[in-house]
Amino acid sequence: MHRDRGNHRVDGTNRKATIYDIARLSGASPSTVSAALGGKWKARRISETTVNTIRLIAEQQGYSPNLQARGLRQARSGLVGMIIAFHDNRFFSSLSQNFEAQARQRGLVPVIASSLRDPVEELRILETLISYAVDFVFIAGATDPDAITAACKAANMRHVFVDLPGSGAPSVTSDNYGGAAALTRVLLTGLPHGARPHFIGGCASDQATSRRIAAFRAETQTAGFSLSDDQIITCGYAPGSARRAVAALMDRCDGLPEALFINSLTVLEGLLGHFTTLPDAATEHTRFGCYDYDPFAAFLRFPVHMVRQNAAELIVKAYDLIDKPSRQVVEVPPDLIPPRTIFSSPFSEQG
Amino acid sequence: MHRDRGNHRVDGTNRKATIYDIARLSGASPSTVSAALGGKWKARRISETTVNTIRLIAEQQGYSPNLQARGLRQARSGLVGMIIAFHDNRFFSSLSQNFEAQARQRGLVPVIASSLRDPVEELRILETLISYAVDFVFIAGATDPDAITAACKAANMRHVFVDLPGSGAPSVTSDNYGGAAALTRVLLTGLPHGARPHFIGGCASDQATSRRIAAFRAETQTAGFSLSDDQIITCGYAPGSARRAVAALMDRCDGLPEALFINSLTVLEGLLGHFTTLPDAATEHTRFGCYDYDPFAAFLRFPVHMVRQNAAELIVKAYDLIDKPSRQVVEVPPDLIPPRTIFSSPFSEQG
DNA sequence: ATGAAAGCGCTAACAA
DNA sequence: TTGTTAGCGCTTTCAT
Repeated sequence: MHRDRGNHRVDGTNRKATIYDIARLSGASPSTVSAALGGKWKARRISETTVNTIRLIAEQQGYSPNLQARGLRQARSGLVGMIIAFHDNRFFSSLSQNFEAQARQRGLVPVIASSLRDPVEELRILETLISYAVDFVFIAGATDPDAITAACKAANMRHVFVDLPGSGAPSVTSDNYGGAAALTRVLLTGLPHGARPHFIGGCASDQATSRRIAAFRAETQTAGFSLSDDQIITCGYAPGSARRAVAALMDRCDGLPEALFINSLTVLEGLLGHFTTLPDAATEHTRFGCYDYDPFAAFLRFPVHMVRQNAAELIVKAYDLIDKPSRQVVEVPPDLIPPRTIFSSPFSEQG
Repeated sequence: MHRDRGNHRVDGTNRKATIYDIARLSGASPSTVSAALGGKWKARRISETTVNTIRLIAEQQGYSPNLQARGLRQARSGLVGMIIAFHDNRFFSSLSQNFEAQARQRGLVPVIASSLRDPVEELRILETLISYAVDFVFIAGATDPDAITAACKAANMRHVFVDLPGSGAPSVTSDNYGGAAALTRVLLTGLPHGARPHFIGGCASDQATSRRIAAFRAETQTAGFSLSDDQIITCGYAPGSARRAVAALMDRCDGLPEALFINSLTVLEGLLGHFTTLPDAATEHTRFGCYDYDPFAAFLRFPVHMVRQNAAELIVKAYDLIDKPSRQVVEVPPDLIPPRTIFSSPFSEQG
């Protein structure tokens, strides 16, 4: 039969208390205990005294519910998943921070995993999250959105894409075109005629990068600058490869171009790695713009214009899309942040 | 009786397949399926053909195990928890990244939550993790180590403290004294006689801060500088309060001190927020040191010496302590990083 | 106002 | 080499 495993945990030592322990100790039945502790005792018309007794005993025994058991029974876990590319990155970690805050607010427990932009890992993580019966998943910086949607569909899993959109599910992205256009414009102002602005970083195949490149192209040509393909360097996002790419560029052009559109913080980090090997003057005649914001990057020894994606808003919209799904892509406008501007985050009173 | 819920999922539509579905489809028993799919079929001497059939069918049905059920049965979840202060912080996110990598390597699933340095939230998170039956927990930047240890003991939960140690459980910290001493020394070299080096940030009550202050004091006095209490400003870690603190300091002293020991990146971020309101020259005659490293902070418009905590090593040691527990505190020496140095992270070929 | 009992999907002990 | 069965801790009818 079901109960009685010898350990009655009257003392606080051995194994974790269960509702059966509380039931025995309180003289009530397991189902009563469950209802009392689960907050639905009014629906079951359990007397307030009973509830109080049960609560007291539970407290004394240090009872806490086994959420795996509850999840199994209810076919949902109370977990919510988010896949990001990296933890160690201001943009993504800012998404995490907001994702977690919102989840907490809804009484859900966030599980955040990083894919390192590896499509295989990305899918493996997704499978794991599905196996834990998370209630839904956000995927930020998806490398293979279609595969993700396929897997989610098969498991009947709600999901929304953040940052990099997918065609098979609702997505929320920053307004990459608008943001990049604004950044490009500010980079080009006052540039001498004949200057050759460059774009560096990202993958031409991803939606965000291609939108940004489109904006960069359009603005550059509108402003009357020439633009050939070698001014667009999609070297990926890794600091290491960005570093090599900029070294090659400087070699080829005998220095930095007059304006440089940097497609992410990781790319900027790579550039800095190369700049450490150069004299300070090397960066003097270049205007820098970076798509993504970091407070320290705002105060570098050369000025950098930045685009700050609104992480909080991205996440809010993503939750909205989970609540009432639709196939649409929601765009959130980012902010242009001038050099030497420290944007104080919503969490800046904590630290 | 147990099985048969009408949905036989021969088509891919309805609900997720279980081992019972696979069993029925393959003509084997649930336990055989479990063993076959769970990789322990050699121990059960299941024929390779059976295994292959089962695998094939599982594949076709898009089967994936319900990890909550497995966890419930095995009284362990395969989840491992980590509590950090913030996601949105280079030091902590670097810990996360390494924590996750190691977990993955061991076939475990990391659940990383941020406490925002709120002791209440910290405990609530811990309870949640315990409720999910995580295999163990790391706590980084604990605000109330004793309460944590108490809760873990009650639930019989293995845990280790990272960064900020606790007395009731194994801990791994950076060598705060050594790191701070080295940083202080480099800050003091060449400083004019009569200079008044300051220390800013952190809480006097936390172990890390107090060790660092001790080192700062010792080195400062050894080097022959005077040191009064108002040179130590423990204003917490929040950017906002650091900003206010440095504004007050500059007001009081009519400018920045000749040397400034900054106790964390968040504090540095706060200072930058104030510096944006000042002329560039304001920082010219001050030597800056920061305990914690950020690649962008390495390239600010004024030079900053940094101490880079070895996140990878901290995590490795923490796992070691989980594997073979002991009551000791393991110290990991940090590195002193000169200004204009971009340390390439283990993840720098990804991005 | 409460109890009994079934069962979520899985694994492990015991049979065969 | 494989099948049967009990039960992990919880929620949820259904029956008092």
